[in-house]
Amino acid sequence: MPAITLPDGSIRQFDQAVSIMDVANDIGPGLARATLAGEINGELVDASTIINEDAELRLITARDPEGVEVIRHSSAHVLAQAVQRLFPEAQVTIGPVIDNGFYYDFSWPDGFSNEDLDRIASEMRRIKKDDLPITKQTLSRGEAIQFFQQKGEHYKVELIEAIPEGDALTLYTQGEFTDLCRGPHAPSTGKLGVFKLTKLAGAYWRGNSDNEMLQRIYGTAWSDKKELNAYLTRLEEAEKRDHRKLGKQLDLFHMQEEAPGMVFWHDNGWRIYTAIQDYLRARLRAENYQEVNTPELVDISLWEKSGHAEKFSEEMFMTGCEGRTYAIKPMNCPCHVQVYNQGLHSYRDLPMRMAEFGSCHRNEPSGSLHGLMRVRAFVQDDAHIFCTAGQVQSEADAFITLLYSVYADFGFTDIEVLLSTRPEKRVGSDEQWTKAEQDLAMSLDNAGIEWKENPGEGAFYGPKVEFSLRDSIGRVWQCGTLQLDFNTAGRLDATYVDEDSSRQPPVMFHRAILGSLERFIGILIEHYAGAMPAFLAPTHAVIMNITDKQAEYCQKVAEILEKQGFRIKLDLRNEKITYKIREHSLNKIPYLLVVGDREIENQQIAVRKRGNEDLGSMSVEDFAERLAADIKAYARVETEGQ
RNA sequence: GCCGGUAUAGCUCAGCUGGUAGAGCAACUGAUUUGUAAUCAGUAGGUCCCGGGUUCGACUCCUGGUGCCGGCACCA
Repeated sequence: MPAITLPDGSIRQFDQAVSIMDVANDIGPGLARATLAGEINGELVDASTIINEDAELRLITARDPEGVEVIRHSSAHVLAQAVQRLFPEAQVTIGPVIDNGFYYDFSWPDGFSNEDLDRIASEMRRIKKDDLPITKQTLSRGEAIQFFQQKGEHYKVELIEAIPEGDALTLYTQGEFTDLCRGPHAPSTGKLGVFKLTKLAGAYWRGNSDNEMLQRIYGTAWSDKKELNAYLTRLEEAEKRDHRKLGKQLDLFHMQEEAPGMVFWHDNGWRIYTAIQDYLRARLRAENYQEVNTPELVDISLWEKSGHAEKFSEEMFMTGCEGRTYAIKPMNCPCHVQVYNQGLHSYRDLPMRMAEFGSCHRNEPSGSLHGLMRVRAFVQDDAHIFCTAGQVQSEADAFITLLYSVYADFGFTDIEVLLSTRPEKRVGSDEQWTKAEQDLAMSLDNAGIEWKENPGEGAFYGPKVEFSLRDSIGRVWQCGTLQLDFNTAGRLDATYVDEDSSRQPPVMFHRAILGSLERFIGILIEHYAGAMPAFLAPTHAVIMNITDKQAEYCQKVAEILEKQGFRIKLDLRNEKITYKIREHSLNKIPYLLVVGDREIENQQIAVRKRGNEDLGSMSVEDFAERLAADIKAYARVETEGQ
């Protein structure tokens, strides 16, 4: 006699056990048709689930986010079914839901072509049209292994064998196709919503590059066509913000075949680059960092001593001269320790914060290169903090505060934070690790940051916090980092004299706010779609005349503004003002200054702000004041105002 | 590095089944002196990514590279 409470508070009484679908039918056939799954007492389950005691029930339709997930999950199964109809030899592996869609990995040595993709999509539509019921059955582990063995699905067998003994497993069947799956799924293949197969890719079995490469098919799925189209439009819009595209359009930088993964910065891009450095220098000085600069080529022996040669020799660029082997510096820490090691340090000198815009080269795998986001030559806004164990907490606190303040100035508030903890292979005692992990966690909590643990992914020398930002299409890139290291200092003979005059190795923080300038600028470009805030804009304003008559006055205005340090360009071409406005608007210049006879008469300039905003005419002094305020406001004003 | 795709003028792209390339924008020249998102006309511009092969003939087909793009793996 279950009494079922619905989200609106109403209660439905039944005199016998009922399925979720029965309840939906009881409310109305329209709702029953729309029902994809249900949530009983907070747990997402199939619509066929039987309720035999009092429960809270929420019916899930395509309007609910969970419903869309169910659609995506079932779409993955239909994809697998279609593939096996067309390629009976192909073996299924896994097919999870991801952001905006799903994928399925197949073992199919011949690989799929784009034409195959079209055929598969047609077959999927046929399966959807046939509206095959999706049914669930529960098997023991042994039965499930036997089942898939008979079908010759070796990957499924391997998956099940990895599941602990004794667990019951659920299988979902639609027509001739059965897949191992936790569910829930839609009641039938007709309730799939709309999908589109988007791309083909390779993916290693179980994510391990020693294993076979499988064929992955990606798809996107939505409740209806409108949602799908909206998604595709969003994607198109996002792709317009691609920093590689904008880098070319705005003449910021280029790359070429002779230097893969390395950037040729053009004047415009380098202005952004140096503006960031200027800004960051000021912030670091205020935080009592010293700035150093260290050699790009360092004898291999130092890297052997630090342990990097052993772990990363493949990724280090090497060169030699007069019989000696040098590594092109892949990182700055050993060099900073060399600076630290000059002279003797007292505990009174600590913490010592040593920063460098450190130029690094790493021979990253060719397939990992990606515009500015993953390069082989880059500059880290690196710093190492040498401190005592007692200073760890306060240094971590201070860094996190600084990082968030800097990110806010650049307009970033959506930051993903991971705390990577002790890996299997590590140095240092467990007590040290526990303390270090707790200190970092506490600093994150102190700052009120939402973070997730990333177990086992810390560096071998200590735990680390990773601060990541997203690019325009949602890919996550690590930028900032805070790493605790109780190994390297000792390994490279760094010490300080403690209160009791004993020599102690300092604790070392490795930390970067932006990560690499290159990557950070890539993210910035995409974040602003190239319309950089005034403090970063390569050009603050373009002054343009309407006819030749105003050329001289324009030059005078430019001179006045440039003397105040503003980045000004002149456009005195014999072109219509509309032509010039269009061109400089497309170049995303923050301010366009127009001078005609009227302005000369009043000794003013006509000011047009980026985004088609007419600020009217004003004196050059008033404009300079306004621009200066805009630059000082960093990004905060622009982002908060949006 | 692995799987798949791709490379044509400065840029964005077209070029069917093999017959040595075309548009728009940009550039240059001339006309136009113009009031807030494209003035008109003309001119010039190509190692069709690189190497090898098939063919009477290759941008096109085959093959070996390289870069780039999408994933995967990697990321001190």
